[in-house]
Amino acid sequence: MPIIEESFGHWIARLYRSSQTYVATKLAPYGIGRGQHSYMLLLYQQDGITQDYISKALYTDKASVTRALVRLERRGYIERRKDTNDGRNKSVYLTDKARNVKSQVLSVVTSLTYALAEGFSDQEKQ
Amino acid sequence: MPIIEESFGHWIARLYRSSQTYVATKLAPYGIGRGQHSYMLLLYQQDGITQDYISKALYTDKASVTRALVRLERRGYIERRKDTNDGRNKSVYLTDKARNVKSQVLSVVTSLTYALAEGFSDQEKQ
DNA sequence: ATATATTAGTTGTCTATGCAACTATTTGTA
DNA sequence: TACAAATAGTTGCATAGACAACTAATATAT
Repeated sequence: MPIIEESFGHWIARLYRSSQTYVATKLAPYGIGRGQHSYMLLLYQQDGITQDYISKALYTDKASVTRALVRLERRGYIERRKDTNDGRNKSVYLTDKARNVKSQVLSVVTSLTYALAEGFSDQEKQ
Repeated sequence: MPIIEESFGHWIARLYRSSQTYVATKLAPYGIGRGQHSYMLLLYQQDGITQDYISKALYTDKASVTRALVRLERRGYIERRKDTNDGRNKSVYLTDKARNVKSQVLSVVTSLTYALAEGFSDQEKQ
């Protein structure tokens, strides 16, 4: 009977949207959009990677990658430089400004993961 | 070390985006957008509910509800009628066109739920 | 009974993201 | 070597969704 409740896709969508709202609120003071924290995360882990690498690592369309990085660059969190050995590539580097907010960004992700994990245990029991 | 992989939010985002793509592809032939199938689902379950009810049931902003329903209405899948007893409400009714594609829409949701459930067992083991 | 508050819906503006078409660069082949 | 194919990135266009400000209608309180 309750078709919606049994739709896994619906739960995913709800979790996704509420996560986005959560991240947006927490990162707003830094001028980091909700869609950009994944890029920061990946770069904290591995600096100097190409956009194409990022696109594959995050399973995100390369057009979206370009746009997210342009925003981060405008906000001063990253720099993008065309590779000298292969002019097709642009490598992405964190700035000091990004390194200075590392612990704050990570704490948002950690708290979100924690909150989601809790919610999940509950649902899983249903 | 692999910060990204441990971010639950990142997994939710990936699942959400791939689900959206899946649903979009499957429902494209019917002219039903990926964001609209939840509304169909809810209405198959309960016809004649108000937009406000839908907004709360789907945990979705009422502005988004309006827009999704306008699209479904333009495609001929629903009708919206102002309530006679309370002029603030608009109740939403499925059309025959919607009832005719019920099994197809439900099968998309079922197959998605199935696919996601599979993926989840895998991940959960990590 | 009228003024105020609440509620339902709409519209404006913004971010995020996908696909397709395009450019620039490099690689591979005839 | 020159031309074709592949690769990386950008831009155009579309959908989806959030928040805030607004309108219209009903309910509440004075």
